Amino acid sequence: MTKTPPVSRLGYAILGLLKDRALSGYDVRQEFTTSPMGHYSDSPGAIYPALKRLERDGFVAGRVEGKDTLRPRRVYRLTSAGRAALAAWIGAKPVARDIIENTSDWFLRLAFATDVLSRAEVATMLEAIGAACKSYAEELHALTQTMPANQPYPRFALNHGVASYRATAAWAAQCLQELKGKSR
Amino acid sequence: MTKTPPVSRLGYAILGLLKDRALSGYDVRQEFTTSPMGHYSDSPGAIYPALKRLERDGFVAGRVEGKDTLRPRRVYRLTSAGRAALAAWIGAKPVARDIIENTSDWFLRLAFATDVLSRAEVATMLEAIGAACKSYAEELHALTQTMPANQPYPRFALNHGVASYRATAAWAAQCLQELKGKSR
DNA sequence: TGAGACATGTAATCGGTTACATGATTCC
DNA sequence: GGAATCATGTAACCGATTACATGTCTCA
Repeated sequence: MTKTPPVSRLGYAILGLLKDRALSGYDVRQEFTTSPMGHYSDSPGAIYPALKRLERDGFVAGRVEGKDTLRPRRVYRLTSAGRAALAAWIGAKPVARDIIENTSDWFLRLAFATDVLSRAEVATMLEAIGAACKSYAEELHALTQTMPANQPYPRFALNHGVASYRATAAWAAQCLQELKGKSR
Repeated sequence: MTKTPPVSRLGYAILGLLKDRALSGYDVRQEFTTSPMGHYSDSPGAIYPALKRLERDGFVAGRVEGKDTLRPRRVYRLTSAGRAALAAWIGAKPVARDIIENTSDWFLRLAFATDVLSRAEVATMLEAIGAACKSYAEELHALTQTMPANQPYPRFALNHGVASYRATAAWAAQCLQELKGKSR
């Protein structure tokens, strides 16, 4: 099997946006500036090169729309290879370590999971995220206990980690509940 | 006034570690790999060049300890310029936009605030973080209401943002309370 | 007619990742 | 003697930031 070229985080975000509609570089840029989904670069210096790389590697295909008009747009759509790469990324096995280290990636995966993952697979992902965050939160919490009481600020900072991971665990549980409520 | 050379996020993290002790590149690396404070690069390829830049720009000074021994260590300490740059960064005005876009920077600032910011300044920072996160959480929450009910996953992802910012706001409030409890 | 949105790019630079490279010390 | 840890770096690559550059269309 030929190894597929690497795709950056921004690359996957773009592939995800292209999942169910064709977009120009400008559109992608708009999407990133206006939508709250993980603030990615809103600069053309990041997006246009990223699209070029994706095209070079065969994940997207660009086509000029309105060649005859004075304002042509280069519109990109996913190729089958792109769709496969995106699906493989979205469906990656949720490993605790990776969830903690690249948390935001997993929300991006979830956001793009529609029509890519089965409900059961999404549930598995949510369970893994919840478990990883819960256990890591307790790990951090244990650390706070060993910190000197006379210097509260570092402990505050660490406490934020605890609160944050706990909140994510609670969120995952709530999503799971909603998911199960719909299953019927 | 001469403009000070720019310092990267990793640069500030290193300056913060050097705030009250001298460390070698190896020590810094250890600190990043073992401590949970914002997982920075654990690779020598990031840390040694970063230290070199900081030294080149006059923020830290390296001195070889144990020149005579077979295992000398290059130990770095803050210069006064480095201390000033760190203090300026830690004491930056908390602007809502920046808090939302670079949230983790503010926890790093807080972690290093001991002996740099007054209690009042820390309180101001915490209040700003709380307010920014609370208002942004509600902004995101409003967006979730406009999302199609038949595609829950993107909404789940957005909901995580809501939960996360709310948790941070609650954390800030709790820190403030603890801070005030101590003030007497 | 001027502002602002539409639309696409390039160039310089910088910093982080990955992998490579070296050698001493300590402990089993 | 070998593995793990101590300790310091370099080189190639890649991708993001910043700033620059260009021109059109629309609407007030």
